[in-house]
Parts: sequence; structure tokens; C-alpha cells
Amino acid sequence: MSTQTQSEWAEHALAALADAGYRRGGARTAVVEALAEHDCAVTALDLDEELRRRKPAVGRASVYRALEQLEQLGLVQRIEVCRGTAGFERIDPTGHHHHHAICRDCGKMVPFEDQSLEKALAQVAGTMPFDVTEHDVVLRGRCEHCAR
Amino acid sequence: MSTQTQSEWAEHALAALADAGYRRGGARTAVVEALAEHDCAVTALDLDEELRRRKPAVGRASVYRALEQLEQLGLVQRIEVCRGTAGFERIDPTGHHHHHAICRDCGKMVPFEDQSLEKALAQVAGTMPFDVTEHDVVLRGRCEHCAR
DNA sequence: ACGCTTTTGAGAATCGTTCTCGTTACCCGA
DNA sequence: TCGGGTAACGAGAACGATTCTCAAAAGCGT
Ligand SMILES: [Mn+2]
Ligand SMILES: [Mn+2]
Ligand SMILES: [Zn+2]
Ligand SMILES: [Zn+2]
Repeated sequence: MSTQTQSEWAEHALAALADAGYRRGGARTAVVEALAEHDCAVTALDLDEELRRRKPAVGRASVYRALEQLEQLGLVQRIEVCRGTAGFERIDPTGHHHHHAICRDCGKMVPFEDQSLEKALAQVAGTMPFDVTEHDVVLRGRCEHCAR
Repeated sequence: MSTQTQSEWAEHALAALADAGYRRGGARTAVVEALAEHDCAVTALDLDEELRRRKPAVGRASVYRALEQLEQLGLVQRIEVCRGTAGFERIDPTGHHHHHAICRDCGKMVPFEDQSLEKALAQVAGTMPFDVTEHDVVLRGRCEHCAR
């Protein structure tokens, strides 16, 4: 079930933050919980809006700070959703993930998975003079609606 | 020879602009010529700096404008080089292209090509409810130097 | 050369993101 | 349980890349 996985990720993330020596703070926890509810990329400002209207309102700075810390710990991945804005998506500890096709006209984002693509990426990564830890793949074009 | 290909691209781009109904303007031509000289991604501000100190100085706005028009016509591809800045790279009319591995610590960018990766991408693109016209692939990690 | 339209560039405006800094909340040790 | 030392927080300022504005300066068909 999806809800199960989500709360598992939140637990996982909070535990990882604790292990990394972070104190337990309300704002950061709120960001983790909000991220857990999204199955695909959200922007920092979307999260900000969601969290601003909370009992103790979460500040913009805290949202960005938490996202950066989560990214640093490999709990969240940043992807370019559109012109100059970053999207954030939780990283499943099992390594299971998806990529996106994005419509250049309306911005619609469709996730996809492909095992042979992953295989090809892994192989290429092995030949690079780099310690490759992640990869971004984005297919760009027009969605069925915008393609007319 | 590389220089040959570069001027060919400039010709190609200028012709395409003309076909699209654009008048021949000095600033835009300068941007095309500057792009032709780069084999890998450059930022708009890098181009701006290169072109600002010209006989008739090219303005920042013109650089961005030209890049947008070139992108629209499929003559240039935009890629995310680092946190919030776009890189621009000319698109070879033959479809020949490369992708990049980027160091998260120093920003070093290494280009690579891989035929089986392209094959996997083409296959995935075919299964999407999208008219996919291009794709971005970025490998992220640490370069040999930063990996210690 | 004329007149209409596109192109151009300096500077202002935007917008996402990051920084600053005084206040608040944790956490650990006494 | 009670500080005291630090980490976390949030409001707002600062930033940097990109976009917008608008008046002046070219193109181009006639
Ligand atoms: Mn993948
Ligand atoms: Mn490719
Ligand atoms: Zn669309
Ligand atoms: Zn490096």
C-alpha cells in the first residue's frame, strides 16, 4: 500500500537525521512529513505554502534548510521541474525510483520506470572517471493533449 | 575537423533563423557565432561576458532572447549545469550529441556518449503518451579529484 | 530614401533561493 | 528538575539568474 510506504519513508528519514546528529526540530519534522505524502516531485515553494498555514507556521528558510539537509543525507533527490525551479522527491531506501517525461507546453509531468534504461545507465556510470551516485533522466516533448 | 563543424552549425542556425522569418540582427548573429565556438555547454552569463566587450556591445537581454529563440527552433539545447543556472549547447542537425557527468563538489563537467543508453532512451520514449523530442541525462557524483 | 516593424540594450523588475541574526527550543549534564 | 550551551527557527533582507520595459536604432519591402 502506498500510505504504508510513505510513513515508512518518514520514519526512515527521521531516524537518519537523528543518526546524523540533528536534534529533533518541529519545522524539519513537518517538512519530512509533507514530503512523505508526495509520490512525485514537489517544489520548495509548494511545500512552503502547505506548511505556512500550520499551528506553529513553518518558515520558508526552514523548508529550504530541511530540503538541503535531506538531500545531503541522500534522503531526497532534487530534479529540475521547469525553468529555474527545483523539484524535490523522496528517495526510497531500496533504490527503487522513477524518472519523468515533462511537457514543454503545459508542464505536465508523467513518471515512468524502465529497467533496461537503468541497466544502460549503470553500465555507463561504471566507465566514467567519476564516483557516480545518482542520475537524472528527463524526456521532453509534448503531452498527448498539447501535441494537438 | 572541429572548426569545420562549428562554422557549419552557425550557417545552419542562421539559415534556420532566416527561414523562421527573423530579420538579420547583429546581436543575435553574435550569439550564434559565440555558441558555435563552444563544444560543450556555456551559461548565458558566460556568453554575455564574452559579447559585452564587442565593437557594438551585445546586451544581456539580447543574449537571453537569442538563446530562447534558438531553443524554440531546436537549434540549441538547455541543460541544468548547476543549482539554478542553465547551460546552452548547440544541437547538431545530424542528431549526434553527448550527455554529461557533473561533480557535485567542484562542478566539473565531463561529456560522454553511449549508444546503448541512447537505444534504451529511444525505446522508452516510444512507450510514453508523449511526443518526446529530446532528453536530458545527467550523471551526478564526484569527480576523481573530489572523490579524494 | 521612406515608413513600418523588428531588434536591441540599459536598467528595472521578478522570482526562486540563500543569508542574517535575534529569538526559541532541544538536550545533556549537574 | 534546572540550567547552560547550541542547534533550530522564522522574518525579512540580500542574492543571482532570468525576464521585462521601453525608447532608440537597425532591417527590409517598396
Ligand atoms: Mn534511474
Ligand atoms: Mn542522448
Ligand atoms: Zn502538455
Ligand atoms: Zn570535482
